[in-house]
Amino acid sequence: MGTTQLESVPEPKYWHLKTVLSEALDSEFTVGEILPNERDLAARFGVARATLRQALEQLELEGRLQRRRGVGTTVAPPRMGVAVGTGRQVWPSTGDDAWQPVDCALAAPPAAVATALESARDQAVHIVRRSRVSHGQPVAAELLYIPSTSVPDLSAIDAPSEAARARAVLRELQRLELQGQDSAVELGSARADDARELDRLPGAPVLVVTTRFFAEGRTAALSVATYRADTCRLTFTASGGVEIHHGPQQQAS
Amino acid sequence: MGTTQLESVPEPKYWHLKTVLSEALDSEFTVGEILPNERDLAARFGVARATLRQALEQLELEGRLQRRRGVGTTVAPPRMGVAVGTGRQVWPSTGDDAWQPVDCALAAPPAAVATALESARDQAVHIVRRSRVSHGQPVAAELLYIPSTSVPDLSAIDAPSEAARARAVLRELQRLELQGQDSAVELGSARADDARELDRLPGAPVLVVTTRFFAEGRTAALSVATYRADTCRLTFTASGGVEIHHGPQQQAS
DNA sequence: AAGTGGTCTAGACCACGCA
DNA sequence: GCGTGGTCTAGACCACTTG
Repeated sequence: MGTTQLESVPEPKYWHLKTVLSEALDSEFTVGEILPNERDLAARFGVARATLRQALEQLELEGRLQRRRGVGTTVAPPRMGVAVGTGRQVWPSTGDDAWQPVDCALAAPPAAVATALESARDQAVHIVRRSRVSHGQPVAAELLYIPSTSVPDLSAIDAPSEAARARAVLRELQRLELQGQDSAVELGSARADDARELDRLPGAPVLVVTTRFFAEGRTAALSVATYRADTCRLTFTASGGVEIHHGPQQQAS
Repeated sequence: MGTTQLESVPEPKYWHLKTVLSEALDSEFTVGEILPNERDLAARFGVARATLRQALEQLELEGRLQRRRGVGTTVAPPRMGVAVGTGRQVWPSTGDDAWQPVDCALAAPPAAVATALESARDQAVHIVRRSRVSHGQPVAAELLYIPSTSVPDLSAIDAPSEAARARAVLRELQRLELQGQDSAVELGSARADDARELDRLPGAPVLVVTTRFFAEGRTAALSVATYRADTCRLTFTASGGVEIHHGPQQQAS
């Protein structure tokens, strides 16, 4: 008469809670609607607030919820598709105006960047900061590292503003013939400055896209772009410009 | 003489802790080395275990640490680069043997998949499960959805095993002329079955790569691949086969 | 001022890997 | 059986937004 273990693997509470909430979001809530506060929700489900929060964190990670301190928890819209790779390779910010130059500095790059650029560690590079807005909200912050050798004709530029200097550097860069590019995507957490620009808290999950631009037989520029992981789906369109249509969610049961 | 607020924005403890630990990892630890257990670490830094864990979670998210229940916390090797997009588009598993077929079923697809395939909801599709191994450890689990119309000649196949049937379906698929493909990357959390295959706990952060394959003027196949976000950096090589060199090291040993 | 989510604590017990 | 990380609790206080 041992204790018959019908549930050999008891599901964690927060996991079950996440499932229940997820189904409730699909059926009983609409995008933008605010949920009851965490203390009420925890009481309603009979768990500690920390446990409830563990479930909410997961749902926020999956882009289902959006939480803002002092405001509340709201149902997030489906992730927006953001194009980060095109079939025809282009220099940064050639055609589309999705990226907005913020400022521009001339400084020594981090060690990792210097390695990728195959340049000396103490060789100063142009660092252009840009921010990307989509559907009215910030989705990415970028640091563009451009060795001085890639844009030699910058001695006689007028600089009415930081942004203007950034645009001048980009204009010069586009005179080179782009031979190729490649990108890498990895998970990261937002640094303090990126977080501020993305309207998130430091440490928020982000997708880091590192892109190398090749010209004249070497790496002519390096872009490190930080995308909000909760609101963005990065699209790499190889052929047409078609969009992937998503149901309520991607991962199915 | 009011309380002079020199630190107008007090940094959260776990954030500071993460920074300290991160620097310690760089200078005082080697890859594979095991850290002191959480209770000792928490005591050493004078914080509660929950706070210490918050810092460790972030470091694990960034791929700096690896934690395993019953074992301990170890210093993780640099993320491995995993190629997920090539310049020349290829059918799944054409050249490389990185993907291993696991099994194959014929069933109705989830609603989201049916939408992407532009097929009827109740139209059964082949569902091929594959797993990808790199450097000796599992990095991705995939579900490949293939409408029956894409592989018509499957009535007379012999099926000595599940994996063999999967290979037969893939072989048939490759007879079609691939016209294009596009991919999307987004953050997700591992479902229970994926987690098992990836040797992670359910809910672990993953990078979900959704790829559509076009042939004969329609979507001929849809792949949903789930990559370990902690160990993988997804590379999209547009031109040459060059690898991005990152920080101190490129790949694990 | 009130209400929200974010941080933090000091415990407890559980599931797992290993010797 | 022991030590590990994983889960969970019931509180407390803080930072932020809004009326």
